[in-house]
Amino acid sequence: MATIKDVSRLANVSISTVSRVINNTAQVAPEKREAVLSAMKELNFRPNSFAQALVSKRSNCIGVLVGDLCGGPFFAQMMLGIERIVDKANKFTIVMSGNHDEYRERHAIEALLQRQCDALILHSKALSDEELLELAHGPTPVVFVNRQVPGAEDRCVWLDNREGTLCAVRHLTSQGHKEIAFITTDDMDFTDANLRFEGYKQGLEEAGIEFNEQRVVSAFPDEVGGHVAAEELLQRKVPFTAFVGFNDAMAAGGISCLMEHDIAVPQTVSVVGFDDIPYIRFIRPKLTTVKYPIEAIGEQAAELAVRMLDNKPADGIRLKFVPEMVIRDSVLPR
Amino acid sequence: MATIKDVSRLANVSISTVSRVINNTAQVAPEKREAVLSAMKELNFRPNSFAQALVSKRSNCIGVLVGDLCGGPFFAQMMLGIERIVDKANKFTIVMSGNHDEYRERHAIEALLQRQCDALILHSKALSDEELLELAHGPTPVVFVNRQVPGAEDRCVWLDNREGTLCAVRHLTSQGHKEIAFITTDDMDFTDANLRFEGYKQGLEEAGIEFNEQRVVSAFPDEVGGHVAAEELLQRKVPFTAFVGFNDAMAAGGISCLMEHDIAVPQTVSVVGFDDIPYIRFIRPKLTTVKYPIEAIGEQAAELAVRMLDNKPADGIRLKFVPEMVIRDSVLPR
DNA sequence: CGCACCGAGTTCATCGTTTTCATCTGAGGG
DNA sequence: CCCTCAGATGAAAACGATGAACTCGGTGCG
Repeated sequence: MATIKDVSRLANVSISTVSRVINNTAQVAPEKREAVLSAMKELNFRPNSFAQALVSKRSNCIGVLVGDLCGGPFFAQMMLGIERIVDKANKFTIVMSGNHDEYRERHAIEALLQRQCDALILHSKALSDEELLELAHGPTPVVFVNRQVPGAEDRCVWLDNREGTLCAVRHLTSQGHKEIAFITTDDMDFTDANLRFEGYKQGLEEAGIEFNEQRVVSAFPDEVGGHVAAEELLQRKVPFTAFVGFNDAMAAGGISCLMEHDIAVPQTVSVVGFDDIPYIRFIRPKLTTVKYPIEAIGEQAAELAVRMLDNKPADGIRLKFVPEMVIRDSVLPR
Repeated sequence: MATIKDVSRLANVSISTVSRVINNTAQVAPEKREAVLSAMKELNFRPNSFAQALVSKRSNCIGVLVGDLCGGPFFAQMMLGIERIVDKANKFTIVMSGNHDEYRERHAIEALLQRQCDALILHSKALSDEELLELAHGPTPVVFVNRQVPGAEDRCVWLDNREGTLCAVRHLTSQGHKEIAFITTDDMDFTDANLRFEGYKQGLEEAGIEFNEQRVVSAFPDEVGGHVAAEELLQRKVPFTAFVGFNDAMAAGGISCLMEHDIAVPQTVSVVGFDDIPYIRFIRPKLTTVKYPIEAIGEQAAELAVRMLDNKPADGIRLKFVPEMVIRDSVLPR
């Protein structure tokens, strides 16, 4: 691969002159600029980004930590939002998955840092607030997604999860439902899980419905888990006319289970999901759910990260998002 | 961030010695090694990967070009396979999306190359065989996924797409279906599309069924497109007892459309998808489909890439994959 | 006339590593 | 007792770029 030296030799100028035309950092006589340009083209020259990064202390990379890229479309959608912004800022994204595991999340962040990312966007689930706060105090700008880290509130872009399940329950109670179950994740260390659970309880309370822990079942937060949880719920023989899913995947799995038991959805049991992932529009019945504007959240997080590393003010960046109901066909009035 | 110099000073040795203990590249007296190790820990030292890459001409990165990370779980699954292998080789992955666009694919590859990736794994759809072949002749090892580039067959990891739709049609004909439609993508430049179409026609031919182009409809290859295409198929009033979807998403969209028209699936119309993406187990009816072992393909591609950049022989690497039917509930005998 | 200034170049130090080569030490053989 | 040799260590030259400092004519102004 050709270097800047080769170009300078071919164009009969010094390497600094070449550097100048590359970076447009100072004026260069038109004929020399032409010479450099054509030499660059002839040698198919592209600046070595490592050399650039080494001396300029800028890698032009933004590191992103996600849970997983495959557990569903959730993180993929977030990446879409992030990449749109990062791309616009002429930078690159490096993604690493933490797989919801403390050790691996830490490792991934280390790797991102070692690669001298200019900024980090972290969707950490397993690391403690303290550890994250310490990171935030480090030299590299950090943005947290989907989590409020105490002491770094101005760097957190998040959705009000409590409000989400609260909406879901309100929607159901407004339709006359009183026996509302909750199919949730078995990983209750996860802040989201707690908040969604609280929203659920608050919704019941608002409607004057007594909370019954028999109506709460938990399992792995995917389709299979939803299926398993619904099975358990049925076995408990506690009546319910509706359930709220921790996420759409669990809701879909739960519906799948009910149907196998010949329980009609939504005629017998109404269902509300959470997230509004793309495919749930295509399951039967079309799922009523709470929209998690993850793409927009990714965009704002990326925007914030870009601003931070440019030391620009973070004006107009939305930190808190509020969920919205998406009404489809899986809820019927009681 | 601490540098190797800081470490050497603290440990009272030369930087070469530090480098030696980092890389285990030569023997170092035990007490010095200890001193270095503890100094490294104390300073929280991590080698600057740019400096390393600059001098050693190795970035330890493998660049991946995908279509999109969000159009469905397809590429995410591929990444899962790739990352597993790359991680095992103690390297990193850099992903870029080409968004199925010629210009953007080229740009993404350029970016990957400029970042001095040690090897490239490309899922290119828009670039020409010639262009890819030229890349393959360049200094950076390249592996192509899901495409056979003439002249670089030993670097292509791919699925026999023709065989896939062939299987699908065979499955339907074996169940007595004769009027079989095909809901396909509108982007017929795409090699996969052509091969799947050929498989469909071949399947009909084998069963002695005359091909009727009225039974082929095309649209954007996602759920919405499937819906649109099915709508058109119905409008054409050409009878069909089954259809094969270009992919699962289109099949799901198509089913969704049929149901809205009160056409029962699979009682009235049987459906076979393609890909076996995770969620289609949860749509009603559970979709019978052709499995696209994309995760395994990703693994093999990554393995090949790693071998190539180590100049190791590519023994035992599977290049061609054969699709398999996954029988679920969306096909009924005629 | 002399001086400051200006634009357009060049030279050179620098970034944080790896790696080659030279140096030094001490042990063992003749 | 000296020479050789191996093993441990350090000094210094890359790697490819950037950017500060400097050079060199040529202007404009007091």
